[in-house]
Amino acid sequence: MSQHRHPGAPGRAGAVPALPDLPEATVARLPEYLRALHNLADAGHETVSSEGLAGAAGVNSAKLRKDLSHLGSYGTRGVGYDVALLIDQIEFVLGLTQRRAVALVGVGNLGHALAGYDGFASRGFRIAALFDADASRVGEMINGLVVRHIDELPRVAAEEAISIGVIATPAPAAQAVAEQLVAVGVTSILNFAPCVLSVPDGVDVRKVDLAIELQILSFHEHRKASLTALPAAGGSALTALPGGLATPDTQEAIGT
Amino acid sequence: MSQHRHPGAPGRAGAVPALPDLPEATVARLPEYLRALHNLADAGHETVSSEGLAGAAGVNSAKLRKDLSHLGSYGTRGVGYDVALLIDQIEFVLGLTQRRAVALVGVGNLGHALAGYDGFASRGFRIAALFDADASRVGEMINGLVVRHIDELPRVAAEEAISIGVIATPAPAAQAVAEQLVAVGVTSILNFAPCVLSVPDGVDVRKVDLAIELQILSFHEHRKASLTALPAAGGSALTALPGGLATPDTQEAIGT
DNA sequence: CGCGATTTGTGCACGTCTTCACAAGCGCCT
DNA sequence: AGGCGCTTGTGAAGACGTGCACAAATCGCG
Repeated sequence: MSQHRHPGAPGRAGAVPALPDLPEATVARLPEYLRALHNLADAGHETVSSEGLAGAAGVNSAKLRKDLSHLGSYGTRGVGYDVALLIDQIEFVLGLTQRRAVALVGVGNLGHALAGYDGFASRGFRIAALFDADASRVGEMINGLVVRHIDELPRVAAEEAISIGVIATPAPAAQAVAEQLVAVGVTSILNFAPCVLSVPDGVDVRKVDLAIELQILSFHEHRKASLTALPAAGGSALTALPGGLATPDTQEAIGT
Repeated sequence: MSQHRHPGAPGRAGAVPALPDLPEATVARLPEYLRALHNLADAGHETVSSEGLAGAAGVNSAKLRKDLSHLGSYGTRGVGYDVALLIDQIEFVLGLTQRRAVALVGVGNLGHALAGYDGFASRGFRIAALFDADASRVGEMINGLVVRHIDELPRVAAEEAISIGVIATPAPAAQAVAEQLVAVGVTSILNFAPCVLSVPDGVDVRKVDLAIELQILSFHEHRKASLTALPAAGGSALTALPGGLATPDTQEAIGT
């Protein structure tokens, strides 16, 4: 099914062409493909096979082909995918054709680092404003931006079209900040505070918790240790664990 | 199935009792339960129902019960779970009964923030050493730790039992660092560099890419915008999107 | 001592994601 | 023009994860 997507194929038409609703798992992998494609483009490649791109993105080729097929992408059989075209398609689907404005709330340890992280700028985002509730931090300049008090959020949001809010406050403050963001119309939030946010329907929240990532790794360490401690069968070489047990595919199991 | 786990129920015996191999999705949620449980304990609760804990952790209660049943946990029907006992069990399964030593490589913008993040210490980890390849950064003190040159990794690893390596270098350096970590026996790596690491079997890698998180949110923004732009049916209130479309369960869909 | 209210643990059905395997399509070489 | 090798796109099967709904178990109260 689904032969013809994106009516006039190459130059995407001005109006929004009703996004095919992609499986969430696919959406989570598209950014990785995009990054790999940029690398390939920089290295001078004009086309790439599903095998090649899959290798660069750390997935298997069947998965990659199915993912790309979902967005109606046109590869050429016998040849592969056109790198530049595919970059355009993925950037379009991800909504990266416009440079989205990000508001960052909480300029502590982590917030500072995020404000200075140039990976955002290079991958389609612009940090439009910094906020904090701590009066002693207000006025500070970070990376060319001045830290504003959180109460100024409504005024600033009226000027800049804030697309995404990033919360990097301590946990106790996060829920209130989320509500303030929602109140000014933000419908996508990236939460670094270790707590659950409750938001109205229609608002997307993604959470990144650094300690949780370590704890998941800790589990696997613990399991590996217990396996070698009670050796079920022969082998002692710790690189040659039973097989199915060792790292099924942790690498991309994260995004999902 | 699975009545009796952990032979002598409460005080876990000295030896390792052969971890039940949990579904990966469950493992990813346990840390969240743990955090919620600590909050409950601090608030003075001695027991909690699956409904209550599920609410605090942002999942539904059936999922929570199934997750806990996997680790053979004993709740009491009609009452709920003993908070303190459950904390012990989860911490044991996650391997948090020992305070794991973490080596952090790359003391740039992000690395600095990570080194100063006290969430690690409070949740079972100890940053044991900081490394960087840049000679101008070596010797700097961060949070009571001195930054060492990456070449000292083998010597330091011999002293401290490094359990987990964290890579916060620029992408081009990450693969080499990963290999150095593996060479000194590290089998769990948390990678913040935007690139795919290739490591031997038996080594677990988890990746956190901040730009990818934003790009996933961007997709949802883009989709929401395209939906309201071509209004299929009646409603205009942007909080009342069709329902199935709005945020199925992004909140916990992350860990997986 | 028995009963009802409550809450866990789980069998089952459903949906989603992954993987295999192969037909269809494309370019190139003869 | 024809055939051959390569690569995509996809049907189908299997693995995995989720959520419902209910039986089994426990507590407290009369």
